[in-house]
Amino acid sequence: MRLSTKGRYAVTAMLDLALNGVDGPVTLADISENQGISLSYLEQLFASLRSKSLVRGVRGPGGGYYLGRAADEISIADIICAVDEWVEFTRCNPKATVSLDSQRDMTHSLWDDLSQQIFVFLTDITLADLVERGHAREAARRGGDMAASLLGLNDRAA
Amino acid sequence: MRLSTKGRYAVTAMLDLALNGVDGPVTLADISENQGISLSYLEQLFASLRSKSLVRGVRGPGGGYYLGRAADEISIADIICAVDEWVEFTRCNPKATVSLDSQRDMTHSLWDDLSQQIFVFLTDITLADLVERGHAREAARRGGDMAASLLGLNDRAA
DNA sequence: TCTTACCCGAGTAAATTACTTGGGTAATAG
DNA sequence: CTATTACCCAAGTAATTTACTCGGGTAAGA
Repeated sequence: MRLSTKGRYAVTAMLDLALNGVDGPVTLADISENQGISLSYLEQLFASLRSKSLVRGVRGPGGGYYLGRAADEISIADIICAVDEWVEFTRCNPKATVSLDSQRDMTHSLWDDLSQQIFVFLTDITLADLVERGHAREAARRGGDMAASLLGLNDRAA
Repeated sequence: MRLSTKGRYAVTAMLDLALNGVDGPVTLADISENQGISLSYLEQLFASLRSKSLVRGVRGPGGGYYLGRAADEISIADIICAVDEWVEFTRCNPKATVSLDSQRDMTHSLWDDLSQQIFVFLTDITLADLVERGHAREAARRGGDMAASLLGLNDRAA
């Protein structure tokens, strides 16, 4: 599992589509200006997203991008995987014979376990979850109920 | 939140200390050979870890590194933060007046929420957890009970 | 006092990130 | 029909980060 600014750009851009895609497609130019990233770089990111059919492009004037499927059918892991490709971890020392000091390269398998846990965690969170949570936070701010906002942070763990 | 190979190196190295630190300190030379990373690069990583007192160095022959505190007192987030510094996200477009199209840069705050969730998740997982889980998996393999191994993947979420 | 293995900093190749340039092509508006 | 829009695409490049090399130290044990 890998998580960089590239993944962050992708997730925030997808959030943009989820939020603003209800009334017509969202142009990359808009996102570019909004997020402060270059248009061409966005195009490259969206090429990856499109190849995984996470977004759908509409050409011509009035065109732009839609989400490829419903916001509750797109997980954060989907997005991260599309742009920040998954680096597998099998860089074991070949000279370390498996039977002898296998306690040494056990660290690799423990990392893989952790990596899997993070992946499962991010698979469970969808774009719709984040949007909904944000709305809840907004509502809480308007309603003055700050507790809901704080609890909302990790209510998924429950 | 950021998660790169640098963080992976740090976590696996720390796991090495947790596993092999029971009988004397672990030398960087050992870890270097084990993980296939250069000694000097490890020294740099450990400089970061030491500054956060996550590890404790012992000089001279027979020296090496111990964990800075008990394995169940060191979270994965601690380690990641020490080496992969936390990039804050406040890259908002200054021209976007807060009141007008605040729905646009709302994506930033939604990302911050997600980032926080990941952070909390990684704060909850300690080195001891991973080691214990690994032991459980080992025991399961020896005992032939594969179900425990599979369930062990995300039993934390329960 | 010699070796060990931690400590430290500057310099550098390699990889990745983010961007630029310079083209296209489908679709709509006039 | 044709001009504009905005997606599509590929090659090249500056900037940043990663991972390493080199060349020194310093505390502690044999």
